[in-house]
Amino acid sequence: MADINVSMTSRSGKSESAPSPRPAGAAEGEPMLDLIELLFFAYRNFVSDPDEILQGISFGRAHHRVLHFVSRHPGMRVTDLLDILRITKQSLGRVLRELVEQGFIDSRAGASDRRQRLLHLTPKGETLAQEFVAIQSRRLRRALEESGPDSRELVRRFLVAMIDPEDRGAIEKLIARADQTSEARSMARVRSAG
Amino acid sequence: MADINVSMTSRSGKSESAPSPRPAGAAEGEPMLDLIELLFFAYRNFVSDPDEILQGISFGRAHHRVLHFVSRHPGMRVTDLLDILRITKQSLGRVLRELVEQGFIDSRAGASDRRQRLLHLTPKGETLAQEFVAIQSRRLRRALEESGPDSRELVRRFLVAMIDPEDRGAIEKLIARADQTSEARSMARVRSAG
DNA sequence: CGAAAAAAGTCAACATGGCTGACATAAATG
DNA sequence: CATTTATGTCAGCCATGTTGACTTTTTTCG
Repeated sequence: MADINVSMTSRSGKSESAPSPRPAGAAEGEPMLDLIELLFFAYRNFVSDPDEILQGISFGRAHHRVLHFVSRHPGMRVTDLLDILRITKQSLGRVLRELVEQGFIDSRAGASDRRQRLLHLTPKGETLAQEFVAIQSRRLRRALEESGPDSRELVRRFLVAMIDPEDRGAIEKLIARADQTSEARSMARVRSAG
Repeated sequence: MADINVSMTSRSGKSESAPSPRPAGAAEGEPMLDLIELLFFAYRNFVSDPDEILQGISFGRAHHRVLHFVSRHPGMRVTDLLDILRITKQSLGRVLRELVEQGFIDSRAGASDRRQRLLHLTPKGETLAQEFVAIQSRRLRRALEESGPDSRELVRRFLVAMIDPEDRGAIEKLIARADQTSEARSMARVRSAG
């Protein structure tokens, strides 16, 4: 971001030696201006990592999100995905169709309930999903290393606390369940390989 | 997010008591799956706060971003804004025109360089910008409180470290400069009030 | 001075990914 | 059997990003 030159016409460089570090927005509580902006820039960079990969295969962020959550929850239903992503069936339908057509996802009728379409990644889809996780994990690992040894747990708690309280339970369960199934999968790999 | 019911058809509830907490993605380094997802959900909630306000006045996120940065850098040029937002002149042009037309921003030719349009918020614009800051700051303050006493500095460092190294300098300067000018403004208020 | 560059704006066309509303079909459920 | 659920689809709209081409005004520099 080529050093911005905000011209301070009238308000000339009056460097009055800064008495209080932050004048504060009165009764409202301290304004978190720096964090608001850092979060904006950090998140932009965070999503730009997958964006570069996506460009090469003319997919967009919507495809990334779908691929990611299907990867994490193999066999999930379309409804589950809608619930996580909070978009409409029609919006999801578009990207899901493309992902299926191009062989990243396959969608099979449920065994017990044949109305359901259970979503799984193909090997091709799994490879791509893992690329996304790898590149974003790299950025996160680097950031945590630069933030000190115990930062991971604190950052995790901070992020959870940024989520609406009424959603936290469901989201933490969602993550825990995904971790469980991926563990089950690697156990299966161990069993079949060993 | 009404508790998602990921059906685990084949892979039945084999709760094998989880030996290692995270099986890890081999040579790639530990995958940060939980943080990737938490960041997604946290950021979505974070931007949903202003979204609600924006809906009432039929503006979008693009308007919010413009308003915010003009608020923080009064007198900035259009070019500066383009550089921060990293969008095209045409995209910016649309929302900027609406913001000016509806009396949130005013745009005056520069005194020294009359090609420039220096952007300032009107009182109406400043009120709205402060609403956005207030609501997002509230969420951040709450999250930091829940994360322990020293979390603010650590979170700040983490967010900086999440930004591409080559951009960090410019962004930190940008934030510092904005803090300076807002301080200068509150000094001015003190002088004129006292 | 005059040419080139910079700052801003504009027109037209297009892509992505949200949205609403209206339906259709198959399958499960009571 | 009537209803509900899960999924999908058509058509159209909106917000916000993109490219490319071009204009006007003003500054800068050889």
